[in-house]
Amino acid sequence: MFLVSLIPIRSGTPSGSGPERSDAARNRELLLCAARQLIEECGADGLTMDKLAERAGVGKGTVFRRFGSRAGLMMTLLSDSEAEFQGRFMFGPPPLGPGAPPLERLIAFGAGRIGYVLEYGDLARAADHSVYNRFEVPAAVLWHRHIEYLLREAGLDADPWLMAMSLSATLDPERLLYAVRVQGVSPERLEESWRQLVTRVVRPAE
Amino acid sequence: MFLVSLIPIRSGTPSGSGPERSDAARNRELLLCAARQLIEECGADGLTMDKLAERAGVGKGTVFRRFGSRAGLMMTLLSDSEAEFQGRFMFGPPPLGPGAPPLERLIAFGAGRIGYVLEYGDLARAADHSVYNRFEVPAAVLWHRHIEYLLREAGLDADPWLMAMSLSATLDPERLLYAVRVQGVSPERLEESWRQLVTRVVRPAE
DNA sequence: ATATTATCCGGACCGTAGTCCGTTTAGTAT
DNA sequence: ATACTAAACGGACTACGGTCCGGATAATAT
Repeated sequence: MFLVSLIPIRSGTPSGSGPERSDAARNRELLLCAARQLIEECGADGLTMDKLAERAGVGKGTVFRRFGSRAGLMMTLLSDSEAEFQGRFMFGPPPLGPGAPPLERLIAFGAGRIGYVLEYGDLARAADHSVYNRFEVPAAVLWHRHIEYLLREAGLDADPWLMAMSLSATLDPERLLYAVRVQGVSPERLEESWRQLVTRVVRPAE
Repeated sequence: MFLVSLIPIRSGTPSGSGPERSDAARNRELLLCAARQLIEECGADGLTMDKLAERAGVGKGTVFRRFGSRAGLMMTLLSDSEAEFQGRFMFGPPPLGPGAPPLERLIAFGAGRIGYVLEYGDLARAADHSVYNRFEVPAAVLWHRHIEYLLREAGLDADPWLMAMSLSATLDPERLLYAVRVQGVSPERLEESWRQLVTRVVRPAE
């Protein structure tokens, strides 16, 4: 029904008109490899498009033709783990996947997302940053729809779209990383607060 | 108790060591005036620091000495309306100000903030953007503390700091503007969803 | 008035994301 | 093998935020 696509993230491969040329494919691999190297050395924030082009031994134009933008590159780097997470919450075992009651799935979704952000946080933040509309990135749309769907299943008697927006906001990488890294909040405390939040949200008003 | 400062926003005036020099004061006025002009003409996003310096007839260095950064300039431009809003929710008449029950104050706070963001949204977004930590801006800290305080007053039996973070997230300018401008959500619908959210949050778990 | 000094000024300079376009090359048809 | 073409390449270029430092200037002391 709302199953859009499991891997909605541009992988750097142009979608239209046949397979890509061999030099293009080779350069894409070179770039992804160089990007992972640089991130290991300098962190995601320290990766610049110039350094990446130089390290990969290609021109700067090639980098942008492959990935469109810095955010596009970051999303490509995240696509594997993102697809894996999407697979787990859509088709995997309960309580994250189908089979468990909606509230439990919501709680598990938050916990899963918190874990994901804490693992790939810098990358996720770099991907969000400076993309014109972070909320229309396919992956973000999918999470939103998933939360909205679970809210409806749980019988929410309020505005599901906006309530899903509020819940998504809570799981924003930038905010979660601030809480953990700057404020020293533990992941367990985050998960518990998320549990409290969604439990209250789905309970009917009076 | 948690009353930090009513006007915690850098006004472009250096805080330390006596009054500013007359040429500095004159240039600050020139710059603020030019900034408002440019925003009227090009919108907040269209304002660049180079154009601003040229329009005001000063060097670029002067712009950055006054305001520190683009975000600092935007905050300075917002400081009057921000101080006015702070005054209303801290000392003004109920239900926004003290005197009303905490839940009603929370509801009014959200409505007030939604109105504020819809009025000064682009400016607020530009101020948030590219400041290293948006969450440590004095105004943001004050809102957070206010929400946290009201949650405690309302007898919240969950993590007040994190719950205040979740509620703040819902009121993020970027998200609210996306909902209204791109998704066509009405301000009334936003307010109603906020009301539903905070009402559920403050109600005790079982 | 003159000298002194702390502050401020200006604009050249840097790093970065993203664009543009003349040149090269991989695939294909003959 | 050769010619052709669409795609890809590369790196100079632009726009922007932000820094730096030698020179100018406002306030103050004498």
